Amino acid sequence: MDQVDRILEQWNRERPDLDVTPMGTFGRLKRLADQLLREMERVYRAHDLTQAGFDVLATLRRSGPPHALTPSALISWTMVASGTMTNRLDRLEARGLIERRTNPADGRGSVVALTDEGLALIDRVVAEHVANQHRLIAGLPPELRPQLDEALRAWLASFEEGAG
Amino acid sequence: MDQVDRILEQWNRERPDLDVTPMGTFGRLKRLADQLLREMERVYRAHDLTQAGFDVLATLRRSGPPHALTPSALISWTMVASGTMTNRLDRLEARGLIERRTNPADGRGSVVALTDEGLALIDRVVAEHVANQHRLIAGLPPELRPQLDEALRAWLASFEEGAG
DNA sequence: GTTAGATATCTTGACGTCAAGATAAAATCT
DNA sequence: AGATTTTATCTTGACGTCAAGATATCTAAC
Repeated sequence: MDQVDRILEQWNRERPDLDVTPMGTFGRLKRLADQLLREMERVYRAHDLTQAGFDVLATLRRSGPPHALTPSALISWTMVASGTMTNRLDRLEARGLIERRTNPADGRGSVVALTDEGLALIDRVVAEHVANQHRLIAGLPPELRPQLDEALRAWLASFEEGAG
Repeated sequence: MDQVDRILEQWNRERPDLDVTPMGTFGRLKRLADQLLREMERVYRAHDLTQAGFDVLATLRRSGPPHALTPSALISWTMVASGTMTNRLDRLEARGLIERRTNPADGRGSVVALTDEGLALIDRVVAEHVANQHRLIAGLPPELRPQLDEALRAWLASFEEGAG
């Protein structure tokens, strides 16, 4: 009997005409995602970063040398709107963590690259981030992890098909 | 091999010193939650509501007659900051969906109540919302649902204990 | 009853997000 | 080549969110 169960109880009392069974799954998924996000933000903030900035730096970092991608590629990996990416890049550029270079292959676009400072920062933060994720996943009993992964993968696939 | 698998592959190549196994779980959880939220927003928007407004109206509705709660109670159910709730209430009040009454039991606070219009609206939207959730959960094979619920419940509990 | 601390809510300021529209350059079609 | 369409990115405007601080009121201890 957790908070989500109490919510379902209320709906069953007030709107017995509705079958709110799925709401339990949605509610826990959202609350859990919120909690995890909030916990992960702590690490970002300890390095003066936000989730938004971390996402961009991490995407550039894991793309490998020369740690440079077009804004379009970043948009595609991070699944945000173009205006959102422009805003993220503006802030990171102002802090000297990335730089925008002209794209020799396409005059419309640019290429975003980690600076030395950006690379050093993200390498440090990612290590802490991963350690933090290990800490957080400790709350999920190991025997439940494969079944969670299986379900998440299957459900997510139903969207990536549809949208892909 | 989905998008999250590709991300893990990149990390393993670029930072083989890190064990990024948990990142798959986190990544899929976040992406799935984002997708579901985005799908649910469609229903809210069809009624000129946002997730934020829906949350408040739904919380009042399921609390049962007289459909009135203090801002503190709303904050507790929805888990947002006090300033966020003030903002939400301002907008809903401006639209005539809720009203703020003085709290006879506590001069510091107020009581937020659904108006007739707010009650009629949320009753309509919730029915559509629940139908939409049934549609969305169809992407998750029925035999995986119990194991997803079990894992979510266990993991979430590890936070509600800690924070509670 | 006064004072000191706890609470309930609002205000402020800085970010982050998106949708829709603007701009410039590439690609494609005649 | 010239016209048309598509694409890449940025701009704008409206929201939503939080943390930190301000106010007013309640509660508890004297």
